[in-house]
Amino acid sequence: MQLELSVDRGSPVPLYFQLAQQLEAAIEHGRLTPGSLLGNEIELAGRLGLSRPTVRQAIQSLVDKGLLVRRRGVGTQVVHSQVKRPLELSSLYDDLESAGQRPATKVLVNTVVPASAEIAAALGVAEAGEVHRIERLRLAHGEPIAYLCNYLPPGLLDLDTGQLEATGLYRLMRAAGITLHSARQTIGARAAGAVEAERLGEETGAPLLTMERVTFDDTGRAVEFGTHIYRPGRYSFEFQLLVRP
Amino acid sequence: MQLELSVDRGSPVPLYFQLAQQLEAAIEHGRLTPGSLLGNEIELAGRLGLSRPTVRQAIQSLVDKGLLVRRRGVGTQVVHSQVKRPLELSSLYDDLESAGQRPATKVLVNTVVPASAEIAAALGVAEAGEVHRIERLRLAHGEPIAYLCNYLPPGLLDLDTGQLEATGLYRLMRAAGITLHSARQTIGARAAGAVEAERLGEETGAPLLTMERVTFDDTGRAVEFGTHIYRPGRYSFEFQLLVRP
DNA sequence: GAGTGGTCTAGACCACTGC
DNA sequence: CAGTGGTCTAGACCACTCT
Repeated sequence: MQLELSVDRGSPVPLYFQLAQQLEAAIEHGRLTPGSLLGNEIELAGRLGLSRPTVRQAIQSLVDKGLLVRRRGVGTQVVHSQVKRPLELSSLYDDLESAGQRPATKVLVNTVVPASAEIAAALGVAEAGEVHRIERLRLAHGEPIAYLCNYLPPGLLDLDTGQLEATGLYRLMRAAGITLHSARQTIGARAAGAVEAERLGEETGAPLLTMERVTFDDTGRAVEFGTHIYRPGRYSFEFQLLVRP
Repeated sequence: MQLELSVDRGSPVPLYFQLAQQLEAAIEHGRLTPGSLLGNEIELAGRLGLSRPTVRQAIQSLVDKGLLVRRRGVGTQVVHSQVKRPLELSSLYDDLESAGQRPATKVLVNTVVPASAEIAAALGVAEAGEVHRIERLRLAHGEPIAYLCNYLPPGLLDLDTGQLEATGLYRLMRAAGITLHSARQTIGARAAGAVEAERLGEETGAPLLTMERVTFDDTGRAVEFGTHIYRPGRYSFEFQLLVRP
């Protein structure tokens, strides 16, 4: 296991993070093969001129990502399985883009409406208070993929139709300084009604994949409530889960 | 913020874990209210007779769970939102049971078959090599909920039909000493074929929710490949996601 | 028994936030 | 400016695994 590792103490990047990046890259590029032992922490610390807690912090971050497994009395091993990307709070737009699908968005509605009881409860605003409502058709290669209906609390974000057509909602939120923290999602299926079928280019009664989501920022505010429907032949939810240790 | 905290140095439970448990319980029971500041780490360490790194480890574990948020220069706050259970590698059986749904299982098939190309690839075994195949109908309150088809590599587990009818597959695996590590899942939808429709008590062409999954243990072995179909009126996937920091 | 990770200490300096 | 979390050190002892 002759792995070249080094840290730059002049860098503003934390030492443990530099080490974690190098180890991750080594795993990614096959220089650290699955099942191989990483070598003990003390020796690694000595070789790099770091303290053991710092090395441990680097290793722990990769254990949390599911790339390494520690066994007391044995050592730290590279996981065999093909962990690619653990589940993230994903943006459909980004998913499509990174899959090379050339996403496009058609904004159908961008307005302010009074909140229904359900929406008020989800967003934690007063019933009949104003909320933003946006409806979008998401396309890939010109074909409709999904119909997205979202509600946002007032005053959170400037919802410019041009921006909504150029990128995803989550990216706009992050750009506005909102720190996304968690989301509650429900994924189901149902038959298409006549209107949705027509919008998505499906037959009435065709199966649709549905997703309902409330997203919270790091202060606990609900920042978005959405009900989305997807054409199941064109999209499915795919993700990697890690067992919480 | 007069919170009673104490640690037992005689206990085999790690100190950071004791502290984390007490803080979590305090949040759970409302003694630490959402948005309240936790008090700085140095003071907390002094009050408990612990070192700061130990206190930080406790706090960090709750940050990882999504219960706390740290802000540099500000402090550590209890998150407002209703984080209940973050996404786990869930067992349908356990989900139904904890929802009070009285799950039952009817084992339809429990046999050994040669692996098809797809199954061999998913499980990492030789094509046409032997694999276990089990087909189960999962019921709640006597109503069919899902049809589960699973493949397991040979020699991993004794698949006793009686046990399969009494509990879930994951629970049997854990009981056999298998440490589940990660899973790759795909959730989609499609129309019911005639056979599946009849098994689940739906009409042909009715929408079905589908899930395909490969589960890995901590050595990286694939331990299970499954294709499941669910009645969308009776079941949906619901989970809380945390944004990876 | 030798070697591993798991836990813990008592300090230190820095970067960021808010007043 | 004071106060916070973020990072880092150089040790220590313990629990577990393997031979």
